[in-house]
Amino acid sequence: MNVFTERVIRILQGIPAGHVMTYGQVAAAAGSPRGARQVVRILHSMSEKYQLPWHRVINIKGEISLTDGNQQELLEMEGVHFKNGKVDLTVYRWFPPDAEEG
DNA sequence: CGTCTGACGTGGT
DNA sequence: TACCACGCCAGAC
Repeated sequence: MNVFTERVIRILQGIPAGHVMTYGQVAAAAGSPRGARQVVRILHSMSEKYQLPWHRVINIKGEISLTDGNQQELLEMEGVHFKNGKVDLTVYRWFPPDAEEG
């Protein structure tokens, strides 16, 4: 397990219901500003194992790339409202504290 | 080792 | 604002 991976997991677990983060934002917060793709990989691999809130991670445009699941539905029932298929990141984006302890 | 891929992000038009 | 091309990085074959 890499430090980056552990940090990503911690950060994801720190996203409260009703908020979202972007892939790049999570990566940057974990120490790899260009690691958005790695965050994707982690979600693919670890989301079930570590029970990560994968549905609270979206792209920087506020859109959901998945059409395969009910990500939008999950967010909406947490209180994240969609406008024209997009989330207003200026409202719902979550900024993790500097240190996610755990 | 080389090539292709992907739940992304940024800059130019 | 919408669309295209490129860069990025690790994993799979």
